[in-house]
Amino acid sequence: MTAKTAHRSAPARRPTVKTLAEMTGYSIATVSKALNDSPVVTDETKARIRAAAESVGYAANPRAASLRTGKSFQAAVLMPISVAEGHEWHGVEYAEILSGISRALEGSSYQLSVHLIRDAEDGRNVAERIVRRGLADGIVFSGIRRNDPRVAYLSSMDFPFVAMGHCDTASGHAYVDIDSGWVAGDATRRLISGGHRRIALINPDPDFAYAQDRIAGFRAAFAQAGLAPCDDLIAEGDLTARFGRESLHRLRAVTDPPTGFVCVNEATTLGLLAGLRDLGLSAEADVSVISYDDLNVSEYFAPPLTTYFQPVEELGRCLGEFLLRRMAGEAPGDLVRVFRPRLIPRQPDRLADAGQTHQQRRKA
Amino acid sequence: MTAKTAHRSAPARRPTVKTLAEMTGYSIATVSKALNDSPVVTDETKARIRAAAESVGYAANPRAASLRTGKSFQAAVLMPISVAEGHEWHGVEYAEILSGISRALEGSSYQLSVHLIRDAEDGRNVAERIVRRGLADGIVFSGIRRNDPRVAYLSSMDFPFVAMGHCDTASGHAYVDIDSGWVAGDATRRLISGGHRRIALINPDPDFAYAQDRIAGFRAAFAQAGLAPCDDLIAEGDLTARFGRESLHRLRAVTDPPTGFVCVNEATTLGLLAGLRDLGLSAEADVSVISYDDLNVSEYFAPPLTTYFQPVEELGRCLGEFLLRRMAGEAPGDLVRVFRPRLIPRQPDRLADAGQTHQQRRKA
DNA sequence: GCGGCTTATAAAAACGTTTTTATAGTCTTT
DNA sequence: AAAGACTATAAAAACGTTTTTATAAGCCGC
Repeated sequence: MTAKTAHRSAPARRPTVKTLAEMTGYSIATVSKALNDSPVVTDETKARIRAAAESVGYAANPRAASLRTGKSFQAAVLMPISVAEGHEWHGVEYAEILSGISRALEGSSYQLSVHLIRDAEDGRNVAERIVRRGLADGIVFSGIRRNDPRVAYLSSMDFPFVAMGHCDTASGHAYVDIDSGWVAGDATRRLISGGHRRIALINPDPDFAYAQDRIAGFRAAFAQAGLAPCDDLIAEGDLTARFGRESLHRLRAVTDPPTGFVCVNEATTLGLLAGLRDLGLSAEADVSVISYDDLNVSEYFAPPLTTYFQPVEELGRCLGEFLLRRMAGEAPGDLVRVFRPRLIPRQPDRLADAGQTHQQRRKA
Repeated sequence: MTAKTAHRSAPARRPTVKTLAEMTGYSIATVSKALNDSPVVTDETKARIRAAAESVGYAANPRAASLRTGKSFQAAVLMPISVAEGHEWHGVEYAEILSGISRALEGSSYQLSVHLIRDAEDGRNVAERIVRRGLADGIVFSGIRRNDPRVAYLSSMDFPFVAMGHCDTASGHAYVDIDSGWVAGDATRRLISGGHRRIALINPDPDFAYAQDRIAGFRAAFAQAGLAPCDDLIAEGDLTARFGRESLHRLRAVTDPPTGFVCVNEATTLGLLAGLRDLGLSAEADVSVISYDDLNVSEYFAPPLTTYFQPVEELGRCLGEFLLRRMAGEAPGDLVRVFRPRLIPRQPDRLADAGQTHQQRRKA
């Protein structure tokens, strides 16, 4: 007996259900049920077993549970690798999204794991692998395309997911979104009411679902004012500063160039401002720029710009919450939330006067 | 028999070693060994079993393997949650780091999982939980403190980890770093040789190990030029634009204010430029600013700034590679790499002339 | 031609859970 | 007072691997 037990300190192995069974005198079956709050075990027994678990710092081995139940206890996030290409700033703070999701998952038994994807199509393959191999119990992804293959696949498999952005081709999936149509529309309205008539929309790739929302909002603002929309002034590209600068150069070169600009994010805005400086133009005196901001950075631009601000970490948290609820079995149709960003008015702060000037200049 | 088998399509369960054993006629033990390239099994047998595995798209269940071996097949990244606080831009593109690590892990059997931490101390607790519960086989983290509790703990446990940044209190751990001392020193030298004598160092919290490196480089540049360092012009704080702006205001209010600035990252730089505009100063005519850049964004500042550029995704990839090698048993002392960022000269492009002006102004 | 050695594979145990099935004991019901 | 229902717990099986131990066959030396 004494020869069998180690004579030094024990290897301090992690406690298991067996440990708790021996401690309390119950069987491992009862221990497991008690810890999982099964109704078949007495409250008193539960209390005793839980006390033992507490005292010894027991934590269930998720992999063993996973093996038995088939659940993975992993929540997967598909992170676009494009964020890292060309080392060009894109102004998408993915870390904030991850942070938000992670916070929502805190306290649950789910671990956050990150899978890189190159684009939506690659994302579909990764999603398929996740589903096939049981790598996760639910998936979150962003950059929703108009006809998103990930949404289509996961919907068809009835696999829990939450998208950051709506996708109209699938019926009733869970998503969290920003009211991009309203943002673009409201910004355009502000510029129109400030006297601008030639307004450019700096937009993402038109294949993104929210790109269409922005165009719709942009057009609606003109229609509301009884004007024809400036469809020729819609620039489409990636979300980098380089694209913002190039767009400005191209747009200002057309006949009857725009005097107002509605930007899609702060990286493009920064590039656009640099482009204005290239041409010796000022975003105060010569043109008006309205941005969309999720990094709170437009305040530091020259000049500080009017922006629609949406802390993206809040979106992330909502994504995480929805994913938990979706994995718990809630219907996807109930898990929809659209955030409306907050307007932070800065430049153009005397938009009406500035607009007046533009209009007069155009007439002259 | 027919009554026993389902009459519709089978549930299409994932293939297991058992499936392969039945297919090939070997035992599951042999199958397992063949797949793991054990030397005890014939090459011919291996080939047969692998062909079967290939044909049926077999992929081992990592959780079952994990249960048996104790390995988790997870690589953990400790991501500072501070990136998301106050919604203030900090200019740390953590997604790029994650992307780099993830790329390095591609093809290995390791999954990337993300754990949020509040600070280094909290990181220690999370690391301890990871080690205790076997949540991962290796850990990557950044923001190394002078006396980092995570480094101390993991070193003492001999648990594989790679730090982004050196830590001198522990002996011989694996790390990837940026030569911050050289960056700060070289930037300071440039400003000194441009005629600047009062130079400010915009630095992170002094408790970060690299903050000390920067101060050392800063001082060395003065010593090298036979000058006394401007220790009174070292500003210390977080890496936000707000801190950059506030620092500028504070530093310009002292008697004999700085004419040169060495910034720690692009968020502080952006704030500093905003602060200069607040005071009606120009980073072209009145003062000189040199930045450190990992987002390639200084090009779009007003004016575009000279910067030391280091794509952080490369660091991430190196972190991932080192972690794999560390988990494979390599000695930590061999896994050290220090990147030296590339100088991108922009403003001040006629530094010598500008410096002259500053010096003359100071004399007058 | 047979004990011992090597070789190729098989059998079985183990990892830590959860879940199904079994087993006593107690309580109803008539 | 005995059959049946219910209750609380125990025993056992299962998840899919890996690893240890066992087994049978072939070969060697003499």
